Amino acid sequence: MKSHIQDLVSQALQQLASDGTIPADAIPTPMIERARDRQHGDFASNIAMVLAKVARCRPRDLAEKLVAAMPESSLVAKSEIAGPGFINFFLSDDTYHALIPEIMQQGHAYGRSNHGENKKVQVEFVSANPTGPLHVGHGRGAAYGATVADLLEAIGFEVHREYYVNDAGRQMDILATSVWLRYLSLCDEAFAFPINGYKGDYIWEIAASIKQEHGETYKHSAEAVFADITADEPDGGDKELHIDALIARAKSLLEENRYRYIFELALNNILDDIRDDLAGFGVTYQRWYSERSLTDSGAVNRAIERLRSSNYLYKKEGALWFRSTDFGDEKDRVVVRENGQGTYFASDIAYHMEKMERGFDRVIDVWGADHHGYIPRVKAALEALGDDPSKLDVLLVQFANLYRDGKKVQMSTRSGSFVTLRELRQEVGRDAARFFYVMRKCEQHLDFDLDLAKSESNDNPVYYAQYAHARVCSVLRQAGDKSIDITPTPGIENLDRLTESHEQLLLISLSRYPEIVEAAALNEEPHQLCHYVRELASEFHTYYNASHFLVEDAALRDGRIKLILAVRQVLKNGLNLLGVSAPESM
RNA sequence: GCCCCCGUAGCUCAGUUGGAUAGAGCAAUCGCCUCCUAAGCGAUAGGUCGGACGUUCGAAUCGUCUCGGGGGCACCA
Repeated sequence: MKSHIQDLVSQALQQLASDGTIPADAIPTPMIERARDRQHGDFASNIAMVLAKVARCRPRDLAEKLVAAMPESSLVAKSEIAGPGFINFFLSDDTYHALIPEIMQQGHAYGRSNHGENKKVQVEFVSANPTGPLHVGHGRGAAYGATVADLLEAIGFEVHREYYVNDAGRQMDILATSVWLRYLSLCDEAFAFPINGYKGDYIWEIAASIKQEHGETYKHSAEAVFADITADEPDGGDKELHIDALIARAKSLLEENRYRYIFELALNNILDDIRDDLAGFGVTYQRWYSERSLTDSGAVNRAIERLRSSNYLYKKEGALWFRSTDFGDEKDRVVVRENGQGTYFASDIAYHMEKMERGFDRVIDVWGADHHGYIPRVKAALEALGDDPSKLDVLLVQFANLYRDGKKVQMSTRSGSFVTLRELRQEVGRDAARFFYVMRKCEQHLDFDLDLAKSESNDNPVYYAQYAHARVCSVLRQAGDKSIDITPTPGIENLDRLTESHEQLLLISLSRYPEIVEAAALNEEPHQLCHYVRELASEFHTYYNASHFLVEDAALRDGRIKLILAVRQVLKNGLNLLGVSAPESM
């Protein structure tokens, strides 16, 4: 609809350009927007005010000429000039009536489009370190990234969802060592667990599985493990040096193969858990991309070589630095440490280089807001590599605060309050969690009200919207019970009976759905869809209370049934795009 | 100190990319079930869009400054 109006205005502009009323060299694409006020019709354009200056005439006069030059259209009943020079378009009733059979025919495809022209977009999200179960903070990135990906897919992009697995580096060694130490405890060795080790229950579980399967194969005495190890923090030492020494000891005592075994077991265990957790959240990926594979495949070396050959690297204090300040970063960054190991940043350069090599038209990274300082250096690296940094979009997601009984739930690994995504899902359910997480703009701090998410009342937007869907289903069931024939007639038959204001408003809302999906996708703003779904549900509930659907008058009943079938379809499409189910009864 | 995000009704937030008289939901007050699910609906009240200056036909929206809140500034990931 919108694009049709846009065409009409464009044609009128061409017409005025050819007779010299406006300069032909600067014809913009006219901006068409939904009228806010019903009295202003359905769509409005400000084009006359925009062009008044170059056309050297008053906005309203220009608007007059545009309306006169506008081609006839069966969709438009009339167009008016109003206010300082707006052109308001009033659509014909037929236009809205035709919408109903269109929605029914397209079904789940209504609202989808090919706007993206199958361009390839990669969305990388969550990518939490596989050192433990997903945190409630990761949940927002998961819900947000998944919804943005689904939205982009809905408007015709070819979407590739990816999870970057940080399976290399010190944190993973700490994990493997933590598991091994817990295993030793299970073998009745007594010692103080390092303050910097991973202390969660899941570490015990993994350790126990090793014990169960392999007995004491991996056992070494506590004396051997802790001999000459630098003291931990509680003993007046340094916790970092302490854990590093323990890692080194684990590697030497276990030797390569056995250390590897525990390392891999811990990694795969946790990764399986994360995968399972996300799947239960309706979040799936095309690929889990291993950081280690970047080293193994030589991508990291290749990236460093490319930077070196373009003279963006230099040695200082034993380390290899990337001159990111050449591209606006605050300071230069180390890519290879003094000890010869590549930094996390080096892997990330390789990863993003590789993303570009894979030919994505656009790359979206969803990060926690605390990583924002990281953006300039990654963009700098892409630029230094000769790639186009504007292809990379980094979306920062602010943290979510949980509230229970009106009080903020303190979240630290220590506190007893729940912290995992799995626990959140168990408490409030998948639907509420998915919806609440994307209800706000991503850069907005999110107050997640657990009590509200669980409440079965109209205060809860998820239930409210789902209930509207269930209500339509319920009405149809009632009709069946009463043996009322509700098989809808084809086409636009009887839709002219929908003359009430609530019905008009619903038709308008239904017609807006594709525009909402497109805007939500292009702006990476799922919350727009949340608001829309809530509004549509609200309009339906109002209608429900104001009018009976299963009326005696068969033609009127048919019109209304067709309308609420369409409402049901759009509610379902919208909810599903948000990863929320559309139940048939509640 | 430098950088990023946020200040809109008592609370939580929208605001169609600069448009017409700033909107929802809670909470408050008053109503609506012999009738398709009251898990619902209607009505009333509530505002100097943090502040100042600027940009133009027009600013909650853009720019500069300022005040308040949050976050970030590793040879960690």
